[in-house]
Amino acid sequence: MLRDAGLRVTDTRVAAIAALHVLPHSGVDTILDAVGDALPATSRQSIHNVLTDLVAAGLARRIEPAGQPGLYELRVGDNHHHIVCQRCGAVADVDCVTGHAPCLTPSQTSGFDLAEAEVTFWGTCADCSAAMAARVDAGSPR
Amino acid sequence: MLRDAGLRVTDTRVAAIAALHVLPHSGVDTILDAVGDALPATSRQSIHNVLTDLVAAGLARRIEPAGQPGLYELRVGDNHHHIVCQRCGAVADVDCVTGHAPCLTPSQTSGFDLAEAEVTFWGTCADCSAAMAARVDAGSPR
DNA sequence: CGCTACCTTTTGACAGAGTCAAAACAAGCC
DNA sequence: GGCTTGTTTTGACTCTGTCAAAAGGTAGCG
Repeated sequence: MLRDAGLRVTDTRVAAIAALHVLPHSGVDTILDAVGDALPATSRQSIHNVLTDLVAAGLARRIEPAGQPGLYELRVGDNHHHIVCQRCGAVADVDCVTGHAPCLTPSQTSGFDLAEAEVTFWGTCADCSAAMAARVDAGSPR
Repeated sequence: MLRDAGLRVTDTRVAAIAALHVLPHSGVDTILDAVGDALPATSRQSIHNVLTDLVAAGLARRIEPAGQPGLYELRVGDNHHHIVCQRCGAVADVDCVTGHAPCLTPSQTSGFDLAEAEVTFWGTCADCSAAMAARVDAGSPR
């Protein structure tokens, strides 16, 4: 898979891909922790390098919800979208209705040459909804 | 306008709003420069405070396209979207087709309580398209 | 008009995330 | 096995934004 993309097969890259497979929508630090279990000498910079290379090779995708560090995922090429929890930052995938980019066309483009539409849904995840409901039940709302 | 929102009317705030009116989709530094023309003693932190207050009061909105610092605009309440140039970062408004949030509904919510859909279009602005075309014409593509 | 209370602005230190560059190292080819 | 070139490490640095406390100004009241 790495070889097909013209990248050398190294421990760091294999470990990073494995980590991303188990933990999609992870940031650099999360991947670093996961990779560190097997390769404790790995530096944060290496993770940055690996992830940047994967994105450049089209093997990974980087998303950057407002107010959060960059997150990476291996699911590429299907132009899907994301729903992000406004409270805890949890991210889940949302399938694209049309399946190909751009899945949406703006009413006017202001002279822009359109490439892609990125949709981010914002809401509250199940855990946070439950936590908020519990607080209201306990008598200390807001 | 500030008074209506329960905020005190100060030079800094008036100048910041005026700057935002002339330069929509501006970041903190751009506003600071503009405000600095009339009020040279203004600090970057003050601009942060003012803009944060405006957003909290519902007078401004903050957007944060991936890879760019936060940008602010006065156009609020109509749930419109943005198209961003992938090359130079220029931002233009795009009217929302439905006019109210969420303008889109995901096919599945993964247990999330949906609040809003944010759409960002990515493309190339007219200036950058022209610049790229000119470079191709000159014989040095990419 | 002047005083007081509270909201704003300033100042300065700090944290998070990411970039840049050069040296040390290892994968893949001959 | 040795060489070439791509990777990883190390460490300094930039950019953006946050936190906290002191100084300053606005607005309401007498």
